[in-house]
Amino acid sequence: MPVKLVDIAKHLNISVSTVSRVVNGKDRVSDETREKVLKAIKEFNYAPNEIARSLRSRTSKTIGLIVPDISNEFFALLSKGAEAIAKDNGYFLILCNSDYDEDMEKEYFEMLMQKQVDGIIVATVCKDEKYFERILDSSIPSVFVDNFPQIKRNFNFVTIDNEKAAYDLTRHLIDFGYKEIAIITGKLQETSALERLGGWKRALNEHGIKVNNDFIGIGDFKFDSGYRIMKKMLEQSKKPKALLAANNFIAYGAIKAIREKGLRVREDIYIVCFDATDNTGLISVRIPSMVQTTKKIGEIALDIIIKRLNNKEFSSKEYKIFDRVILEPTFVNA
Amino acid sequence: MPVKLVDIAKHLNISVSTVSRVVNGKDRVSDETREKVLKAIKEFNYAPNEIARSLRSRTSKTIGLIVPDISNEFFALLSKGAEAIAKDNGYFLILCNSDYDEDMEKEYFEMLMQKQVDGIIVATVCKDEKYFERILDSSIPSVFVDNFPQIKRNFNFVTIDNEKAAYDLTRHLIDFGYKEIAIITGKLQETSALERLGGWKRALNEHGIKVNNDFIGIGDFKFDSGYRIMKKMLEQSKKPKALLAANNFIAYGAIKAIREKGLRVREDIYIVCFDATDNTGLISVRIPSMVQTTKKIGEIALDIIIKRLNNKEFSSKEYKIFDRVILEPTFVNA
DNA sequence: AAAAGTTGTAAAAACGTTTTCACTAATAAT
DNA sequence: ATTATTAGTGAAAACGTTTTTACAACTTTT
Repeated sequence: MPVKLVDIAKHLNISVSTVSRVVNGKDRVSDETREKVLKAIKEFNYAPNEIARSLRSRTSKTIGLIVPDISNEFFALLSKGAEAIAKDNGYFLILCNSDYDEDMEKEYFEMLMQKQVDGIIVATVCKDEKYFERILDSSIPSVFVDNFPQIKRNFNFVTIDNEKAAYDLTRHLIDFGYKEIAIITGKLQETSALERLGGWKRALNEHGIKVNNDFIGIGDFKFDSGYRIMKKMLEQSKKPKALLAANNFIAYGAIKAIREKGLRVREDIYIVCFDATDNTGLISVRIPSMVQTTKKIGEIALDIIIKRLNNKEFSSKEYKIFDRVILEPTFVNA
Repeated sequence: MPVKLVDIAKHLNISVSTVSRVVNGKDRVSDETREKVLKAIKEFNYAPNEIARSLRSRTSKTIGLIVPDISNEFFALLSKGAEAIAKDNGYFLILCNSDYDEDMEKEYFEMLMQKQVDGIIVATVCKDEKYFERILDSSIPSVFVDNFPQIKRNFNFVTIDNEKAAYDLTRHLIDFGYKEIAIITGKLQETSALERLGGWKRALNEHGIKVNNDFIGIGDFKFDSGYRIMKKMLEQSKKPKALLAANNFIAYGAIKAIREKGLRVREDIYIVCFDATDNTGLISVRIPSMVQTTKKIGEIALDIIIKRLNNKEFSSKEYKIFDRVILEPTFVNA
């Protein structure tokens, strides 16, 4: 039903190629013809069929984004940043929600490949080396965000230095004189979880504090895991006096457990965490936090894809192609 | 580079059509041939090019979703719901963030059409009748969510009964004995904002309370507008004693203004609002709220599209095609 | 004035599928 | 034993573009 090149061509008694050339505006066409065509295009309300274009040009102008949970503000902001840059460059973003499910993530990857996306950004929850190889061996540029594959290979990757950030947060606690410092982190196949654990350990080690395995909780970055694990820790004979929560939800869950036990959050258990941003202005308890410039992560990830697609040098010295971009988190002690 | 039908065909010395038939599994092929082909497909790791499929079949298996702000939890949940149903039905979701910008929204619509999306869900911020006509006259199914076009025509639309919900919230205030009840709502071209204003007005009218124009604030659903307008209201000679905030952000902003003036939220100004969900568990101030089943809205919207695409009857009696789906919000008084 | 280059255009091939059409070979119905 | 059906397959057209190739008509260079 929609009008196509050949309709315009027939109407003007010229060839399809000429109309195409006018539409694309790069090849040479006489002024006279061009004007005729432009007029007809307007008159007929012609708009190119992007599917046909994609087939012919072998580029879909589409980027795939796989995140575990779009309703998590972290990933929502990441998506927002990515989407904005995508749009700026004439690309669309296909949103895929893996729901923290490894198989679903892999399935999405394959489907996106079939869909001929031009690039892919993935916040992986997987640990499958074969799968990572498939991504990296694919013909399209890929960027890992938040978590990265634990394999010995080059890949693009945007996050913060989680190890250092966790180290700094733990130092914060140690400097306050705490020694009984627990950590609740996410599944260790997620590097963000693993590295935060590493930073915590290093801080303890460097300050002569023995690592107590009872103070290590492995959750899943969700509220319930924070609640459940903290509750258990508070029932141990040896209870922590401070906690490094690997993200905001874990912290909130832990707070619930703490309060249920009749303890006070700052006074009895001092909590620090990642990514606690209060956009209600109503949270009274102070939780020092390392917050990531999440939107920026999405922007940079998409920027890297575009640059790789264009094979251009990065204009900015901030980060390099085929490299890891490590952003600085902000320490917020509100 | 990727292997295609013709590669398989050549390798087996059979025709492309036969291979295609095996891939699609609907046409008849001899068991012998089928097995040969399936084996080759596996061996060569063949996966169909969806772009080519789309061109030929004139269906892109893609749905466009335009929202004002994906980082707003409301739209994030809506997207999540839509995405889940899309995936279940073999569709992808293209995410578009209009940033509350009318022109950008329109532009996105046109781009999505060029992209040959099979359907579109839009949380519009526009008031342009021409634009709405364009959407409705397009060949693809569309569903409006959150806001709907103010035109006399049939269209699909999923939300809550905003007028009634606002009425009920206002009643809640009136029942408490409040008479000086202000409202801060969004831009009135957004029907959610307009209808909430309407419900507020009706409640006042029906209870013999005169509508005071100084108690009507038109913001934009963002924190700052709530803050700014409440601040102004509190500097009026006649100050409100209660507030209906048209969404959570407005409420939070208003609370900031209230507290800055040294007033207490419940005692001095009683606030009710829409969509205040506390997933931190840390918000101590109680704000009675009408919360929408946002994820459900996304699911239903996408479901309607799929049903319209399949031209099937709705299996559920819950809602009808070519109709408005009005969901019940939940009154939360936590 | 011949050779070389430029400009503008049309025709056709290509992108990777699906589907229609046509045909053969086998089977079923008369 | 003829005719009608059905099963299985291949060739070719189609989806709507872009791009390559070719060529005619001018311009410029020598």
